[in-house]
Amino acid sequence: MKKYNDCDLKSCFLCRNSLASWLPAIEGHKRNFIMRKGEAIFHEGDGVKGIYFLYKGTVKVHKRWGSEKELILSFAKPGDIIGYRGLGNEKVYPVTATAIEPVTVCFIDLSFFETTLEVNPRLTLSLMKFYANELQEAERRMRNLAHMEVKGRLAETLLHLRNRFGLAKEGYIDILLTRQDIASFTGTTYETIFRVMNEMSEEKLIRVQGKKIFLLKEAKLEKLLDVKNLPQARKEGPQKKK
Amino acid sequence: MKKYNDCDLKSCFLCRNSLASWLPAIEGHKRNFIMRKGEAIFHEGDGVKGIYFLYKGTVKVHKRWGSEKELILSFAKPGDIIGYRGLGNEKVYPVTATAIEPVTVCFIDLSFFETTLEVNPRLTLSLMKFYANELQEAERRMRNLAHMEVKGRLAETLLHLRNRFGLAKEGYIDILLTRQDIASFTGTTYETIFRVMNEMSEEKLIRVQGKKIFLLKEAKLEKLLDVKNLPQARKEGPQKKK
DNA sequence: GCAAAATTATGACATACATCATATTTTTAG
DNA sequence: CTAAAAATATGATGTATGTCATAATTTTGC
Repeated sequence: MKKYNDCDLKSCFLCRNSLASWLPAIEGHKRNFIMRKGEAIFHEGDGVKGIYFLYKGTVKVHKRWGSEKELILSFAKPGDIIGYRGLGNEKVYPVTATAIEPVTVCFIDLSFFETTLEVNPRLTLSLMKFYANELQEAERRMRNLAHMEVKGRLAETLLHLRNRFGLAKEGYIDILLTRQDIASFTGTTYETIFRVMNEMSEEKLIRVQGKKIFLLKEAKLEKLLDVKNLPQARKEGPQKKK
Repeated sequence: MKKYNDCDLKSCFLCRNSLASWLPAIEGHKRNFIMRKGEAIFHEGDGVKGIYFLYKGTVKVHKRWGSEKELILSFAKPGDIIGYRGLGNEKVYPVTATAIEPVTVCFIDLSFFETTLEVNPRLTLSLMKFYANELQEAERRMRNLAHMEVKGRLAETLLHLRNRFGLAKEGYIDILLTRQDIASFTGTTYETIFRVMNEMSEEKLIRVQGKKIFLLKEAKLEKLLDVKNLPQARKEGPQKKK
């Protein structure tokens, strides 16, 4: 972890939501670091020392079960806050944050961050609403994991990534992930993602060129999120279940 | 929804975390209601009018996909806040809250609640930490849905319910749920829960008497949460994966 | 620039779980 | 108290997806 200093005090979640008069205090406390691809910013189980803001690069936030099974909870991009999942009662990170390309992060130690919250009630409220949104999203994904099949979840993953990372000039989703990472984010295995992506390619819903993914028929992808698609509607009778 | 008034201004999340001097204001704004078993306090998709506190009874908070598939996110008991999932950016409930036994709830309208947050920074902070904990829990359950099999998830469900609702004098978990609700909370179907509960009964891990569930071997149930249990450990070699 | 490591590709096979059907028992409402 | 509705019980059957094995290709580190 090498020190580096180039945060602009403008783009991160913290600076965007703090009083202008507080920015100098942040300036005085922040510490910037750069990390290489594959390095972890913190690990699941580590004590929480502070909070991070991503300045450059991409980070995956993930959680393990045993040594093999992994679930990726989110991909962070510049400006995003990282480590907020550790701010609950138990001051231990429930997730690992790993750089998936070279990153620059800004670190704020916990006690200064807590002071910042006290001084900026608006920040606390913003953060509260931010959590509320995250919770909503997490619980929607929970429902999808419980009830949707992989194809629908993959469609959701692709649309989500496209919304969050936009399109590169060439037209592909502007984040390059391994199939394994796509699988871990979707909550399935590499092999299944491989097969379902092939299926979508054959149906011309997407086009895949190495790690570049193009969405060809977004409307059809969105339909995959709907309740199916019933193999055959069976219960035709007028018995309405309330 | 019949009006009824017997909240004590002491036990709910709001009263516990507000300044004593603010309680009279709450007193003046709260409205209590009673509802029958099966009635919904609000529905997924409804606009958020305010927030509720459960005074008496039990409520399930759930989310649907289509008309059949349901996932229960939590069971609320007296003192719990309900409806906080609707406080994100979009003012629409992402869940339904349904009484599973007769309940008394206390309603606080949104604008007064927002004022309360402004006046009680400590409440805002408490609520923020509360969300942080909820998010952590939701994401742990997400991982479990993605990677654990039903038996492990059911073990977790039972231990969770026992921690949250305690034991009745007779020794059973002090909440009486239908198998369908247990299934919806665990993220599976009635039939599967039925079978896995039988299996656990045969193994003497639990004892079931109608809706009363006794945990006989908690240590063994906890072990079911660990990474398996590998059918056979295969890769014996010293190849360590980093 | 090359060896090692990671990623992608793909078929064969196993299985946990959902689905469907139907009967019985329990609970609820009028 | 009784009819209707809900919950429980249980077998038969299908399938989506995980697991395993192995090879080819791409990327990475020195």
